[in-house]
Amino acid sequence: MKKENITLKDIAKVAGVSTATASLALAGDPRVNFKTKKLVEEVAQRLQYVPNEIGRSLRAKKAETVALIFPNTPHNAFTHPYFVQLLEGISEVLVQNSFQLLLSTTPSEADEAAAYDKILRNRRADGIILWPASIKDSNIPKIIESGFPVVYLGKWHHDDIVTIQRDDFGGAYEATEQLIRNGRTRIVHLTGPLDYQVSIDRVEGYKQALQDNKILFDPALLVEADFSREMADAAVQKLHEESVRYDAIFAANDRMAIGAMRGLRALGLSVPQDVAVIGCDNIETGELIEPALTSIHQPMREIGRLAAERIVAMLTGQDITDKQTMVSSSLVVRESCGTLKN
Amino acid sequence: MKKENITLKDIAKVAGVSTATASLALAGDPRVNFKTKKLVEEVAQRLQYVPNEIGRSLRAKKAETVALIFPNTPHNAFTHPYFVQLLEGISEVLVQNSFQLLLSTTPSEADEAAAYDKILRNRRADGIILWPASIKDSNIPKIIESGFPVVYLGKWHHDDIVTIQRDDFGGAYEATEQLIRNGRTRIVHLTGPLDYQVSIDRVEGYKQALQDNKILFDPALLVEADFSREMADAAVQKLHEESVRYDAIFAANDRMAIGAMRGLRALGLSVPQDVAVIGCDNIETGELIEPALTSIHQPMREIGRLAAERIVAMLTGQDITDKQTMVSSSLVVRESCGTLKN
DNA sequence: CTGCGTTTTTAAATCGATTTAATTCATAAT
DNA sequence: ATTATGAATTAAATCGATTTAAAAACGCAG
Repeated sequence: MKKENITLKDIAKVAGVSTATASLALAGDPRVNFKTKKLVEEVAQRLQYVPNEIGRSLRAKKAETVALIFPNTPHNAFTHPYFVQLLEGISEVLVQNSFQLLLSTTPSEADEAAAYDKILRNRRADGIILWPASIKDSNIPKIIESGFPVVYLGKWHHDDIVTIQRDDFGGAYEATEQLIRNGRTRIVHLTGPLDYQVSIDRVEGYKQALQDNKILFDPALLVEADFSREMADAAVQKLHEESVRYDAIFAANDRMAIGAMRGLRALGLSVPQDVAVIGCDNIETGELIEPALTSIHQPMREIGRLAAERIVAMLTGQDITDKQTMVSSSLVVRESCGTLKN
Repeated sequence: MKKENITLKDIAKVAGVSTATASLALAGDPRVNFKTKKLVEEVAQRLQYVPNEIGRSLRAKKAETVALIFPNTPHNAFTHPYFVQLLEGISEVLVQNSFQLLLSTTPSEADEAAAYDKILRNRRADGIILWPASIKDSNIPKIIESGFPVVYLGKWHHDDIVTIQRDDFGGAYEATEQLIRNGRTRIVHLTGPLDYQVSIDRVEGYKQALQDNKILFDPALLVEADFSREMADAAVQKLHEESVRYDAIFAANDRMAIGAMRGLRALGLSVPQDVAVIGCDNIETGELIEPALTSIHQPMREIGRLAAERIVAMLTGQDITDKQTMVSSSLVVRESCGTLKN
């Protein structure tokens, strides 16, 4: 039932020319006679010829494919609320440029290194879009510094690496300041794991905002969690048991913000009256819960688009003038942060 | 900076054998002498040889790759809440079996046909996992009946096609019956676009449940929407303007259920007292809103896993005994449907 | 030392396209 | 009629691996 595929050879034979001519004709090379070109095109059309990309790739030494590497760690899964948006942005641009998208994860942390190495060398992809993992993960620097075309979606310490970064520092600063502006002074920062750059940057932004507003940083208010709702809930419980006093929470993602809000409710505290809350990511759920969650919006789709544009540019030999791109986030103010409506 | 890749030729030269021997040695062919084998392996190890998959694919006529085709229609985007879970299930199994995952979307509806055709013929993927689109979409039957290895994630009318299906009929039946059991008799079914099989099946399930409970089907209670929150909200508004009386809503997805709940609230109606609501998909948000949403849980991760297992089996020449697989959904009862706590 | 059967090794073909360098062909100039 | 010139075509190499069929090397008996 499965019909054999039509190859260039078939086209050449039917058109009565050599494969060389057929190839050149289809490529629109000016050397081939107009009539011959038309003939070959007609035959190709009629036989529904589709070039075998594998053959083409082998010869051209490129696969017209970009791999999205998303390190598979407990904190970094596809379930990340905005992973899908990133994917959409990337996909959109790649499709426009006739690149394919290979999705790469690793079976387990153990063979992570080998798996990445393979991607880099087996030539299935010409370039890589790389999502950050823990700063302790030694595979990340290995990939970035391999010389393979990479767009890194985070901060990197060499400015010859092409990166797309969010302004995590600025976002955290803005969120913290918003809480301060609303009269809060004892602001808990519920951070993600501190071996993630994003967490570190947000802590910095938080601290800077405190300092600029002459509020002393209290280490008791810096609580490390794991991005999960459950742990945020538990953290609020723990703060209560330790009788820590606070009037606001800035959580490093919306899941934790939501978890914290549930914890607060369980303690009989109301949001935003007793405790104001701000999250990060601006996931859809935040808009639908009560009170609606104030959050830092991350333009993930835009980041995906930019990353794809950059890698395509690199692979098509264009010059990248500004290798580092910073996209700014914005605060979406809703009820949970206690801002008065004007 | 970018070092040239090590090829089999390099290994052969360093080991002082022919490429044939090198290849055979690495493949563990018993014809090659044990000492030679060890030598070649040592050299490959030392030079960090990784076979070029493109070359291998060309010769083997297979790419060790599966494409996930997700038709890009307004109702069918990556943003589909459980797309990510599907992806996780697929990815997990493919990685285990050393298959790569190619993500395919189409630039626009216009060149959809050409794009699919290309995937089928350019040999970048050996098999396809296909997500349903509108029943009017002529590309779907084209792909399914091409003879190319396909696992279709829906119902198909020939039983020689490998499918993984959800029990949409059963799910709708169960949801409707739950509402009836809770004393509701005028149940609105907020359906998705009726050119989708899933919508048709759910309408059937809904009708059957009504009939089995001796409730007459009222066409005025069947409202077609587009899966969006906004349109569900508007639909509730419209029902009100038309003075349609009802005491329950069964929505074809959670987004619409949530939109409907917002619409009801705007009209001053309370859920579940005035109107009981059940959705489909069991998205995370449903658990977090108030009242918490009763919903039909879809085991998307499981579906992804099964689909990947099937396609891998097909591509590795295994026999598929049961070509059609039905996974059952389950009702997750929360507050919105008005079930009394026991 | 020859001949025969085994083990090992390797030359060469293959997969499907692209591209270079060489060749053929037609036309115009001498 | 011959040659130079340019246009059009094609043979052959190439990309990197696998695999078949043939050759080489080896061991051992006669």
